[in-house]
Amino acid sequence: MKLSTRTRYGLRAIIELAQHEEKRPLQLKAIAERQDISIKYLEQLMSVLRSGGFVRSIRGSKGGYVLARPPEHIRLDEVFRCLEGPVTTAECTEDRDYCSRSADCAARDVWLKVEAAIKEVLSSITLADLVEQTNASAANYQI
Amino acid sequence: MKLSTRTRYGLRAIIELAQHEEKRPLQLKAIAERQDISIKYLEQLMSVLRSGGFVRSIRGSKGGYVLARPPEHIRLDEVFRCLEGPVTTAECTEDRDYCSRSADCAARDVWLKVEAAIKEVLSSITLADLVEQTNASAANYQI
DNA sequence: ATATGCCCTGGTAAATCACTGGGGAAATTT
DNA sequence: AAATTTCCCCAGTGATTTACCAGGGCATAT
Repeated sequence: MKLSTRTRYGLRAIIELAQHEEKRPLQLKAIAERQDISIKYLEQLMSVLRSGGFVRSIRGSKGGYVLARPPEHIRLDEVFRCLEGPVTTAECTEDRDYCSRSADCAARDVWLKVEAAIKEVLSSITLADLVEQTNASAANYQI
Repeated sequence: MKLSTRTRYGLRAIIELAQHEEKRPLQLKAIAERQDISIKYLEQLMSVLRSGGFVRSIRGSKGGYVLARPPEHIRLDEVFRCLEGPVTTAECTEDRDYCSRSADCAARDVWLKVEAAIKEVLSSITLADLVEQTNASAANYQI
């Protein structure tokens, strides 16, 4: 049940952007190098994040990407949905009419609980939380 | 991020078996009909569950399948692992050395939390719970 | 004007998925 | 003992998805 690289790389890329506090745009090349992702592939992922309204792109020389919103206002469930699609484990959980047994299907109840748990985790975390967390652990190493 | 039909059908099949209280074995054909799964495909899934030690098969006329253990002792995380494999969202969560950045990767922390949440849900449910639950909701309809 | 860096479309090899088919072996029934 | 039932095992396959790569276009800074 692995997630797609699209989601995994995409999250790493947007985190990288969030960690890059300065106002200067961060370029594909820089993200690609730091995260070991091919520029060409990363280009696609950033395009998805841009359509999703999470990042803004600046073209031309000295261009690059910046977050479209402050990191405190970007929740991971939104980013996840943008990259991977809705949190769904089975067809029937979103579409009740997909299966005639859905009304009293014990399996469906299980999947609904699993999905709720995933959403709970993702919606409780913002990009700002992640930045803070890495700063904190970096500070620990200083001691 | 949908689960495989293998997991979804497999869970439905073993639940069907758990609900079939009587000691008589339940046949592939019966499960397939009730759950709308092709016999041939279901055969494979049951074979997986058998290797996993969750069900026992009885060959020959009047044969079929029965749970190998009492339903109270079959937790869903075990069944899930048997059908879908370990709860893993990324390579790096299980294998710390998969990526050199894993030590301070914020994304990895996120995936670890997601996995923990999924495991939490699945390990807290047994087949007996699901049977009890369906019986309870069936009883409600009687009122 | 030129270099830089994002934008967009399209293609593709490999892997995975969700089955289907065929023949065999063990029980049971007759 | 023969026939029937039901599970067992192996092999193949069409469709879909994934994870990219290539190439040319467009906007911006200098």
